[in-house]
Amino acid sequence: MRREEKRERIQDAAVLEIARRGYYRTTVSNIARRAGVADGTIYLYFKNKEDLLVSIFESAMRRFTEQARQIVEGDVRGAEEKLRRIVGLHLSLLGEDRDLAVIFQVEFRHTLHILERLSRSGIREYMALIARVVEQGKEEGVFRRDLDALFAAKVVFGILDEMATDWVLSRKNTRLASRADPVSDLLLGGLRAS
Amino acid sequence: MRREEKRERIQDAAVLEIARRGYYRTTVSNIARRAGVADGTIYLYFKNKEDLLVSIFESAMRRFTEQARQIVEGDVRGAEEKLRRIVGLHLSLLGEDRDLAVIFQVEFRHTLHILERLSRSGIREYMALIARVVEQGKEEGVFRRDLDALFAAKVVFGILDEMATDWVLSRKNTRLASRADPVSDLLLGGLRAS
DNA sequence: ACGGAAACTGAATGACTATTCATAACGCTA
DNA sequence: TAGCGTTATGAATAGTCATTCAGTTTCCGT
Repeated sequence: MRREEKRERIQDAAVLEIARRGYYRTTVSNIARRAGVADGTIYLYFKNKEDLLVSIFESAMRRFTEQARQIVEGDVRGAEEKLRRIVGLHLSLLGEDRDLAVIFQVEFRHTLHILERLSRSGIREYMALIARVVEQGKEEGVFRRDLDALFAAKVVFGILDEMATDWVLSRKNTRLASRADPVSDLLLGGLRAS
Repeated sequence: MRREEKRERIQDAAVLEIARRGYYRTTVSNIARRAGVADGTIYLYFKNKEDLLVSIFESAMRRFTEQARQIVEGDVRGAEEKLRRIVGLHLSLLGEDRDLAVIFQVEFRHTLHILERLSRSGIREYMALIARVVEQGKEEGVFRRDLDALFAAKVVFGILDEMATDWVLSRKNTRLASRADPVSDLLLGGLRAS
């Protein structure tokens, strides 16, 4: 309804401003102006500035996790294909919205304090989803049995994260999603010549 | 000399304070007090606060790169062993100094602006060193020929980076370096069962 | 022991901004 | 359309801190 809409307008404005100036250089007034509301209005929708940042993370993370869950629990073929889909999803979602990507890859990592808050909420769940795919792969016999699933999930995440950061920093016009296949191939096959 | 020593004292104090409070919550006074100098003295050694942060990065990165270069250019066996050594080095250096690790994994990523400044300086060189090992591996025939060396280097870096961040966030008393072998194994062999 | 240069000090300055709140506008119901 | 809760406004508040610089101390060559 109306209320939820305005909340989103403010979040969208914040994404835009923060992606351009960075969190600390973005004032609440900047965000308010961009959203077309008064400074005080922000505080009717969010407890404070940090809360607004965290809410952006949570909204985005919800979309991420929802779609990842569909892949994991959906009736797609085997674990290898599922993993490929997740890699594709991750890179597509970030690649489609550079501003959001900037916030994810840079602005969310401001402080140990914020990072801890975030990692306790959304990321853990996302990580667990990836780990389930790895687990499934082990059971199917397509992945190595000696893998620790959560460890492998962190590796997957780490690669995706670096690809995203690298893309955000390179001003070139490449599509982030185009790295999905190379990433999956390397991840599945490793560096060694066969 | 005297001058260089005091400069380092200030840097060390900054690492300590920033790791605990975060960059924006650390005041120049905090750093000065910890270093045992007056606020104004900081400005005799660094242009400003951001410059101090960047100088910490550069000093640390120089140590990193120097040691990595020794591995790459040294007379160690093949590419696979070199890669293992680099993985071990990266995780050891960060694992030995949690404060520095916090700064590397979190505080350096404040703004696109700072991150860009950093990635243009030290990281590119480090990345290139890893890429050289991959290239060497391809020539030796132990790594897949279809690899793009720089791409592979980014993947390696991404995994190491995630391991470090994860370790910084987990308050547990594990040793970061203990993940070196699992990382190398996964990196070299991939997820697939053979 | 002297004098000038170099290094250091820390209080004062000048900005900047998150958050609050008294006041105003809105929108719905009867 | 009068009345009343809800929502919005934006100027004022209350801090916070990086940075400067006039004055002091230390150092060192003679």
